[in-house]
Amino acid sequence: MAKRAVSIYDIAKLAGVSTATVSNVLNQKGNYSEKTRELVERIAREQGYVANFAAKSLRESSTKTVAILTPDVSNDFFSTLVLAVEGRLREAGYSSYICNTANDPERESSYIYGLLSKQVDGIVYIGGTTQSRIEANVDIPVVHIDHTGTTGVAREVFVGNDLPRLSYDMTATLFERGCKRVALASVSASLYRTAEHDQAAGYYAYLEEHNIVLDKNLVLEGPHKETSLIEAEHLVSSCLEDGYSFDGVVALGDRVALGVVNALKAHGIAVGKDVLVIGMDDSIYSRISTPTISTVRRHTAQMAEEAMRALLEMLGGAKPSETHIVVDHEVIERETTLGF
Amino acid sequence: MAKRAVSIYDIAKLAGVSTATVSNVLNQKGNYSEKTRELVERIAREQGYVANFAAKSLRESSTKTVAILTPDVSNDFFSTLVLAVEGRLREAGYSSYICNTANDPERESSYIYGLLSKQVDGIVYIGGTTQSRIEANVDIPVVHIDHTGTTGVAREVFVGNDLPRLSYDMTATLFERGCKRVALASVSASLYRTAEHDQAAGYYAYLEEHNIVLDKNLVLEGPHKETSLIEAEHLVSSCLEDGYSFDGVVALGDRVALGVVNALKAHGIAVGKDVLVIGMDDSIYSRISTPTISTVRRHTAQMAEEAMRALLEMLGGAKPSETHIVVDHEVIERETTLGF
DNA sequence: TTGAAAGCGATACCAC
DNA sequence: GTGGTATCGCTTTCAA
Repeated sequence: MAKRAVSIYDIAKLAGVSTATVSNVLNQKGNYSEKTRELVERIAREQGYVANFAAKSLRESSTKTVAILTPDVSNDFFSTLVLAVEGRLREAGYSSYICNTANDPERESSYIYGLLSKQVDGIVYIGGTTQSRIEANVDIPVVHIDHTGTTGVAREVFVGNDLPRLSYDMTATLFERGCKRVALASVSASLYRTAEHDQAAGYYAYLEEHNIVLDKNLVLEGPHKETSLIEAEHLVSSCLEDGYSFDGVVALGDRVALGVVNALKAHGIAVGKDVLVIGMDDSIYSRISTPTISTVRRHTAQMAEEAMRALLEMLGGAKPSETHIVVDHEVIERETTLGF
Repeated sequence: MAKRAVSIYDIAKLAGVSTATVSNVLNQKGNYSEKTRELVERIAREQGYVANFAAKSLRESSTKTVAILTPDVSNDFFSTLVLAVEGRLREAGYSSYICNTANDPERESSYIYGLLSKQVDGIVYIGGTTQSRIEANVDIPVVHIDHTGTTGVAREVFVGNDLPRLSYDMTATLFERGCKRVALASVSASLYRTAEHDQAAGYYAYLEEHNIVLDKNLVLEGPHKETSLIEAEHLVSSCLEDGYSFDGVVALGDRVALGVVNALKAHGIAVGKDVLVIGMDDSIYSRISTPTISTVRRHTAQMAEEAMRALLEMLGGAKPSETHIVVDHEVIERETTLGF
């Protein structure tokens, strides 16, 4: 800032009182007369006084600021969580730094370093995965929402769905609707490498449990070069063109599902009739598609709620009451699983 | 933070040097021997030392932080800009606070107050509109990207498209493709009240210029209760059900356009053949729709680029060389304007 | 090449 | 009710 902002000293001088009194008035700490209050408040307003947060933080060694690290705010699922978390924090009097890591470890650790330096009071990871540990000698609470990887701090809480169970339920939905050969499309999961392994686990578990032989040609994994939507389209197209047949697709993400649906339509396949498709996240993509895509609702509002409860608990100095919080999921059937 | 972090004093003591020297070494300011450098760096690393940003900012009265205010990061168009701006700032050594205002003036001014208090070095508005002025006695540079409203600070720069020209071009595209009766759907513009007036202006201008009588029944404006997509669907449906006919729709936003397309399809109308539709923003919505939606590309990357050039200029203490930067737009024709 | 010390702005303790 | 002042952690000037 070029022009030097007015400080508490300026206000004190103009009001003819001490800085202690100004501070007391402005923070409503009591110990001042009504007359003093009015005077100080008026002058502060007139001068456009804004407390210097750096000084305050330095003095109180607390910034009332939390960092939110997420791979990509432009992803609907993540941004919904980010918004919910940010809103909840604001209610509790905290500001948020929102940081886009793009799942790039280097970028992430540069953020972490900067954030610690900025004395954030807490860290929230949303989505993606992380290897980086917090080495610095600080005791900062960390909450993970739909995020894998530990930071190694003393107090951390994990909030998310039971991912193996979730993909198990997706797979079960298709088989119960009569599918015989179900493919797995796991592109988007990989793009952000969100618990890739966990997300696919339920698919394998279901097959094994029901003695269905795994056909590896039906496991569609991308090179993660394109966005998940485009990549899913390519993968499904080449799978079809290679002559492999399937009558159901478990898509790990709605964007992936949308790509799958588009590719199937392009090949003249009636989605929801010839081939059933189920996505996950219950994002806007599943709702705007034609046909509408069956999906799994992951209760992001509840995730955010639980996560912030835990975080605020820890910010208050407490130890978390639970360290692993599992949030329910719910299969939402729409047009792509109407059945044969 | 519960545990007190290690300070520069701790490092100085352990290294047997003064804080001045530690500071010089860690900031590579010169004036130290190679041996001292190694010693100090080793100890700092061992102790997990992280400089206290609050102290640093207080001392330097600069936070190397910029605030980005946007109505809603979950909007594709805005989030693309946010990401671009944030990336560019990071390259220049700045961190960003991302703030979601939801276009709520109260929320916005509470943010502004907090941000000034946090001594942000600059402010970037992305999208939406604002009445709130920055009253505090500070001289902080402000950049507006696709945002209307001035803050009243001394140094501010506006970056965006020529919106009247843009909607003029949208309207022209439809008429030139043979449309006779073109409707205007302006829901989303209003949801975020983005330069609503400017955005619609070109539509009116085109009609007037070509002596086409305005039919107010074809101006679809929503009550802004629902998301733009849903609302657009409702509006188009009731317009059709009321018996008004049109053969083209200028939709101020791709989400709006998608709602329009969905409603038309639901009424058995062949989009791109019976009725032409054009959206704007060139967002993912226009690309994933069937049929794909013609739209206007607004060159967000260039907006971000120009805006950051201007901001960094001002952060460097200079006066902006230009205060109103207009970025080109480009009509992208897809399936919804194939023609009759 | 190094160090002592002032000062950034706000808070809070303690004396009055 | 009010005010003087030490303090938070860091940078920077000036002297050694």
